[in-house]
Amino acid sequence: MKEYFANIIVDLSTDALNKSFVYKIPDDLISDLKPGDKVIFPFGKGNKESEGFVLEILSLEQLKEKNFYKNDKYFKDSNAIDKLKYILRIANNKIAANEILLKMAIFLCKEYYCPIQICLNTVLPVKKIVRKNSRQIDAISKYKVNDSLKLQRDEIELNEEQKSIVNDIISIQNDKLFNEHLIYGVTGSGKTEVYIKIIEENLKNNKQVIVLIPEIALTHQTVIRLKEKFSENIAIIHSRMSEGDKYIQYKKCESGETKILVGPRSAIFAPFENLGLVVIDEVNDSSYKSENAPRYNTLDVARFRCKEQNATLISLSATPNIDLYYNANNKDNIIHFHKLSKRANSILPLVTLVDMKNEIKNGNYSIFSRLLVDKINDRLSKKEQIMLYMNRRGYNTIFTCKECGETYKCPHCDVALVSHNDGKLRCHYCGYEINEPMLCPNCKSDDIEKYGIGTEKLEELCIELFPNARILRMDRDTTKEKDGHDKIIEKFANHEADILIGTQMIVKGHDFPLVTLVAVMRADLTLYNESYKSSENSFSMLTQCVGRSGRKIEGESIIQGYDIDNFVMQMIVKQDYEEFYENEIKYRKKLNYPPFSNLLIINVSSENESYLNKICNDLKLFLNTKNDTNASILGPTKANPERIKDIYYRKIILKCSKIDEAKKYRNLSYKFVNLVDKNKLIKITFDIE
DNA sequence: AGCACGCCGACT
DNA sequence: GTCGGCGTGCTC
Repeated sequence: MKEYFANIIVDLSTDALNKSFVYKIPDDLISDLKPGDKVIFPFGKGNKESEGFVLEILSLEQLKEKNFYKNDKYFKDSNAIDKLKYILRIANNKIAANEILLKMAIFLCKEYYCPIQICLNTVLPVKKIVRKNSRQIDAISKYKVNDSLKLQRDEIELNEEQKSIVNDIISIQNDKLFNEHLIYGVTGSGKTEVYIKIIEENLKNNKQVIVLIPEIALTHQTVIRLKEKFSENIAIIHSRMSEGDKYIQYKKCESGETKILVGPRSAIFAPFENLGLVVIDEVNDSSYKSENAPRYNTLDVARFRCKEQNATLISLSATPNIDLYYNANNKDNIIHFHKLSKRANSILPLVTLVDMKNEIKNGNYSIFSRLLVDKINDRLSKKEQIMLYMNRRGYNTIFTCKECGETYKCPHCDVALVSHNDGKLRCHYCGYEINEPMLCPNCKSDDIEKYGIGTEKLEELCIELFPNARILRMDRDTTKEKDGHDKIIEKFANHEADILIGTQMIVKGHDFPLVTLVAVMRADLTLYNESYKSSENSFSMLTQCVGRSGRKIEGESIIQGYDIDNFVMQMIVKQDYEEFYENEIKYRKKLNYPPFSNLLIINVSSENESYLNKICNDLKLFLNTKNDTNASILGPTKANPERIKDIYYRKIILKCSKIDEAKKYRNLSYKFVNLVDKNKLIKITFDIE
């Protein structure tokens, strides 16, 4: 019988094992074994039974053609092949990667320069096979469809704009293999109805569908909408589910029983053999970018997968990423561009900017402008609902001693401590807390100035100003308990409160029909950070806030700030993404930022600040000597904040004209730092944009 | 990750 | 002369 060999990745994440190992396949396994399978084999001196993934299965001839066979010193020994060990068995309690998942793992590995073990584990968000428990119920069954709402929605017909987009996409889908679309539509323009129609079309052709959403918090409303249309034919997977629940959902997808999977970014790794469509809702949302290795971008992974499986890719947003919008409009229909310009059920809310400097000039030192107070009272009297968005949680956000000028900072992080209702000062990065001191810890003065308003103080002020209003607050502090998030949302949705105060988490996608006034208390706090994408991010953030108002009845928004002449603010008033885009793209072009260049962002960190500075400077000098493509090298600069949990962060940024250049400098940087940093005190990660 | 090998100090 | 510390390096 002909001998076969398996190239195996050991499932242990250490630098030293970031390579493959060759094993012999016993005769009785040859017919069953396939690439992606998890196997058990003797490993190391003690022949310890270890687990790993089969990368490829090779005949003797194929093995001898491999680069590793030619280069690895193990195979220099003429008896090497005889000395290979045998695989013991296939791991039968672990989930194997199928062909497409294996391809995606290899894509992640190459594209994001990440060890293959980690990539293999990333494409298998569900790993263990869990014994079927009779008491276990399908996680999807807790999402209850309201029949009268379903009937109401069934009766609504798509408008002409929606219909024409649906028809366009379906016709392109019919005569092309891989095809990609961007649907740009103002908030409330009925993007969901459009993709539901296209999903319906895919199900008719017996194709499977992945619907990606930014946050677990949005699962509920998305699943309900899909369930109204497609009854039980849906699965969900997200990180807060138990292993057993995840396994049930995974199995439903794998067997083909379910055709639609809804989930956050990891749902792009659904085990669908017959994928027809991937939908990425709110594509500009930052949660689609992974912050751990592999630091992948979901849109890029989805594009790779759809090309491999000849599927359709649809991204949707009211504020698309600038580079995506540019590519969809300038690269000859590689990405088909569609626009929804009309709000389906109502008109866009009116937006008013309020200059808080002007309020101070007129003797109003409150965080509420006079206009906002009037508007809130008006809405309260009409029994409508109000949302107040504040970017910071806590009570007072800054403590300064008037005597010595000391600001209370976290001893472990480069950020100010924030006071809370319970008399504690807390660090919002590491959780450090102390009792609020009566005297300055530096000079013992009692003349301490407290300022900076967070959601807790805002709530207190709100109670004083509107004593008859029922007020809810939603931030990380009020949603700690399990389902805390859902409880507050449900209360507000049931009109058990008039005013909802909260941080980011109140604005993402929620649909409250009775909200007719949304206020951004301090829009300028959202505005500036050091990234070239800061305008894009704040424009999209503010658009989402404004879009919460007037979902059914006419609504309005008030945006308060100290810097209302800023271009982003002006465009928010006009609610004109396209004009914002035109301005932003000019700025990107002028300063050679993406989409006109490829940025390599090198993140370097260490506990030892002076050593970190030295390594960063050395790395920059090294890159200067290797810079044969005239890339501009910026930095090293301090990250913001520059220290978290006693670890210091620095960045070096390279502007490259080609993506391959960026990858080349990335690989060189990695090797350089690994060589120089013998004691492993440095951590280095990369992003390519 | 484990395990063995190996080169130095404290002990029977 | 030997037991054991954990630094270094390898595992098909």
